[in-house]
Amino acid sequence: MIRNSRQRNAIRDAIAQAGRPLLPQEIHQLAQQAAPRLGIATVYRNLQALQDADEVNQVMIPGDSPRFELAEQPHHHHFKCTACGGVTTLYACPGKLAELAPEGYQMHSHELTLYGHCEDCAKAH
Amino acid sequence: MIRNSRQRNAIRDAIAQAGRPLLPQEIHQLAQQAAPRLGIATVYRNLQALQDADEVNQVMIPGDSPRFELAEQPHHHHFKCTACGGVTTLYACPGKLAELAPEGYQMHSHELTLYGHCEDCAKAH
DNA sequence: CCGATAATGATAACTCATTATCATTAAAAC
DNA sequence: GTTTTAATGATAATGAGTTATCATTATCGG
Repeated sequence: MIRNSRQRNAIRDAIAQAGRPLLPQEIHQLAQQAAPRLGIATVYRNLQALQDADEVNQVMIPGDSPRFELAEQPHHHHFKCTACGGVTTLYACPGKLAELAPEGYQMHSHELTLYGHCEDCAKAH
Repeated sequence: MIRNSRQRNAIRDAIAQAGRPLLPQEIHQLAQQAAPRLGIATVYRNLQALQDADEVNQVMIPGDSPRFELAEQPHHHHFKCTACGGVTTLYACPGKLAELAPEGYQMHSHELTLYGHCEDCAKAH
């Protein structure tokens, strides 16, 4: 039987309020405001549970370990700042990507990541 | 002083002939045909050296460890088969991606990965 | 051919993210 | 409040990829 816990709620809220995909350690830090003694193992356990419940999705950025964002979002991509490392959600897509696949190949999905400087890091040039 | 070695040539040739990015262990296997006692440490050492010499580039596919391909190639992207795990080079790009970045952001580069079934795996459906 | 030393091969060591362990804590049904 | 047991926190263990170590081998200028 599944029970509620302050920790799981704190983890879910941290992901929901971020509006961008978070690393487990980012979730750990953010959720500690609502659940002070939160351990990193509990973060991983609940990320697994929230994925199984289709509440959160894994996001892979090339070269990075998995991040997590709310499920049930429209199709989108991500921008990774090469200065601060932060990831931003982009509600945009170039479209028509299946045409890029070679003859005989079947494209089912795609991942696009833009790299550069986020607004804050661009100002600080 | 830098010397030539059968092993380094075998590693460089394996990457050049593949025409697609290879994992270190794939390079290890392929290059063993020309350098039978090749050790995996030598593969890593030479990949580092070849990168420093701008002869090969690292390619990151989301969720995977680094692959290596020849440098000095035209702009391109990759297709990853979700059945066999193989990666194919795609000499195509949707273009106009800087427009997708939010106001104030500066895009410098991008990564696109298509997922689906390669020709062989599509046939075997 | 010789000598200096770059490069190699085998394997131990390391890194870092993630998972397992287990005693303790705390939901929630009664 | 009591009881059951799911969930937690602290930390050890794991695993995959990569790097370091060091004795041995092989390149190449002389």
